[in-house]
Amino acid sequence: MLDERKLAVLRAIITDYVENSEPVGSKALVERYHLDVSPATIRNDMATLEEEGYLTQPHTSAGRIPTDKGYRLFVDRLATVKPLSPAEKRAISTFLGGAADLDDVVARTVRLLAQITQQVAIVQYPVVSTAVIRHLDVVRLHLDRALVLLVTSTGRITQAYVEIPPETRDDQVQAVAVRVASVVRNMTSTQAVRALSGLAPEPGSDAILGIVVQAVTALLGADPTTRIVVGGVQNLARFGEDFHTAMEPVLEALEEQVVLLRLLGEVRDDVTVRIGHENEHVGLQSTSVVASGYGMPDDAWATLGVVGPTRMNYPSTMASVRAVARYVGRFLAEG
Amino acid sequence: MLDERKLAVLRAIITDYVENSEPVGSKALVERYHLDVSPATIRNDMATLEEEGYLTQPHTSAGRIPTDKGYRLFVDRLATVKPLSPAEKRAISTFLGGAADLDDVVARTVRLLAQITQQVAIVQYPVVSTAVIRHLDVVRLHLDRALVLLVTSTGRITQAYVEIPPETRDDQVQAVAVRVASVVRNMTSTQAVRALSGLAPEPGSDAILGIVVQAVTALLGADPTTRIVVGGVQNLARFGEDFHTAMEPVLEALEEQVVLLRLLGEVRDDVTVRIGHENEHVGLQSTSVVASGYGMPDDAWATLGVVGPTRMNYPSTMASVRAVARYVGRFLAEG
DNA sequence: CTTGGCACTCTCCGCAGCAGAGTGCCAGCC
DNA sequence: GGCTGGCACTCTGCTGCGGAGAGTGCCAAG
Repeated sequence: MLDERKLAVLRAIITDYVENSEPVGSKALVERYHLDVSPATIRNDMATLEEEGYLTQPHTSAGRIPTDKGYRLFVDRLATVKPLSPAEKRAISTFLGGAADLDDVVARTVRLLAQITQQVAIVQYPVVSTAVIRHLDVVRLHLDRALVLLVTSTGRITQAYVEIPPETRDDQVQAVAVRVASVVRNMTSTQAVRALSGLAPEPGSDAILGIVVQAVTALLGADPTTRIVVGGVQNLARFGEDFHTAMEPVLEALEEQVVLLRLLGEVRDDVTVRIGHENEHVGLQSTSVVASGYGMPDDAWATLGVVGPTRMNYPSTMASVRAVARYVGRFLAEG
Repeated sequence: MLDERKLAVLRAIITDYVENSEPVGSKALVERYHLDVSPATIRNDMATLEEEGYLTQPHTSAGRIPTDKGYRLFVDRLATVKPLSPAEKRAISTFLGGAADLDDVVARTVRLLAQITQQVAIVQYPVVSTAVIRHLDVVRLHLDRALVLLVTSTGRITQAYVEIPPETRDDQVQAVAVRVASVVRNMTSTQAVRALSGLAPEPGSDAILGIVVQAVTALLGADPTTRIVVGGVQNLARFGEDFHTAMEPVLEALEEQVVLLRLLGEVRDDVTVRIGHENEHVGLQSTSVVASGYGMPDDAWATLGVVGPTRMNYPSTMASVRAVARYVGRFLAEG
């Protein structure tokens, strides 16, 4: 069905359409991409490609534009990876170079990704499954209110506020903190949850112990992947007139952490592309998502990516996303 | 110059324009706002108002639209405050009701504000100047890396990562933590900074003590107002066709914390309105900002507000911003 | 299977004409 | 002096039209 030339035609059409955002016709195609056949031949090929669902026409006797299916084929089989220029590589290193802590790394990564892809960047905080608990403390804020603090070996801090009986003495609170801390120290979260479940309540500090244990368990169990940072939203405004109508649902989707989480959820380690209607969320069905895992599996692991129009430069976007993912991963491994 | 009727005309024009986003002419005006004079009279008034700079015409022989100066006069002298409906008040209470901690309060406030004003909401984290330090800890993460943790009585956590000499013993780290903690506990940040400056380095733990003191001082000195949360960006897409062109710079401005900080910086306790070109930032000169302080002066204090088109419903927006500011303030005072 | 030719279709653009909305101005009126 | 009705004028927006241009589909021939 699809011989070499037809694929070449599809590739050329996509390349051209991405560049000029205009339907592309047979004549322009042979001129610009020295295909050594006549426009008529190309027309036949285009007709076939349209029959198969890879192309479509905005109206009769206009040029063709790719469908989501067309982009899919392009990404799967036709795209040649465009390596990053040395300048881009340098930019990435420089950008990440001075990062101070995890927050800073993530913040810089978002900016970087948005800037080099000129699209909307989303970066998930790394989940560190092998991280161990380094510190646990209970800070009394008021008579009846305390803060439970948990610090992992990666420097990630989680906290929970708990209510305590006002009559509790400070040293009781302290004792419980020390007790629980000694149990969970240097454990991974799974180990810690198990250890805590076996912690027998002591007479005297019953209530607080229970409260703290419960809070810590909740903290450990809470999905630590809930934080996702978005950046470069202004790039949405550049996506061309036609895109403006589809803009509101996209902005809406980008504000919903839940949507973003699901979006990044199924991404494996390599670069994943989801094109138009392949996205579950209806608001994002006029966009494509290019994402990649980063970090080290079973260690600091998370996902990052960009959201852009389906008419995007896939090779270059994919290259950028992959590169950033790798650099950030390496950076995390070192720090 | 501007007698009663002229002001009434201005008010009517603004009301109408806000509602219909179309230039409004003399005839429509007398019909819709039972002004008991003829269109010709209104025309004369409009001419005067235009001369004075309160109105302008998109082109000859179209209706008039208000200028920034017109809106300014409207806001200062003509707007009657629209009280919130009971339903809205209920919505506010309910929305804030279940908030767990400070992060949650801020997150909910942003959503709430964006939803009831249908505009872009920005909320600054409250600065608690009378908060005292409840807890300080140094957690060793790796051989050469530690985390300095600071918790205030409001439950706010700040942290800094520091490098420490690898040969440092754990008990040295601990000793320094205890030492510094005992110095700063229950002090406000200003007091603490002063106390720390007088802390004499001890032989033996010299290096770490210095490092920790420096980190803590930096934490205390760091402007804690640097966090601003933005929400409801999708509402930008609803602002009408004409706004689309001005959208990119607005989105850009909204991502710059620095810009937002400056924007909210000069806001006092009451509702402040900045219209169009009154905004310093060029990207925001096609928008108006309605902001208000919230919380209690000299206690938990910050600013919140919304960004929308200059053609916005000022009375209702101002009422909403004021109401949300008050409710959140009250909520913070209780919790 | 490819190609040149040809008829056909559809969009886009400029133009003209017309209706409608709105204005500015003027002369008259209270 | 301020208000009003009347009137001429201007500008936009819509509609219809015709032509140019781009592009297609199909067909018959190589």
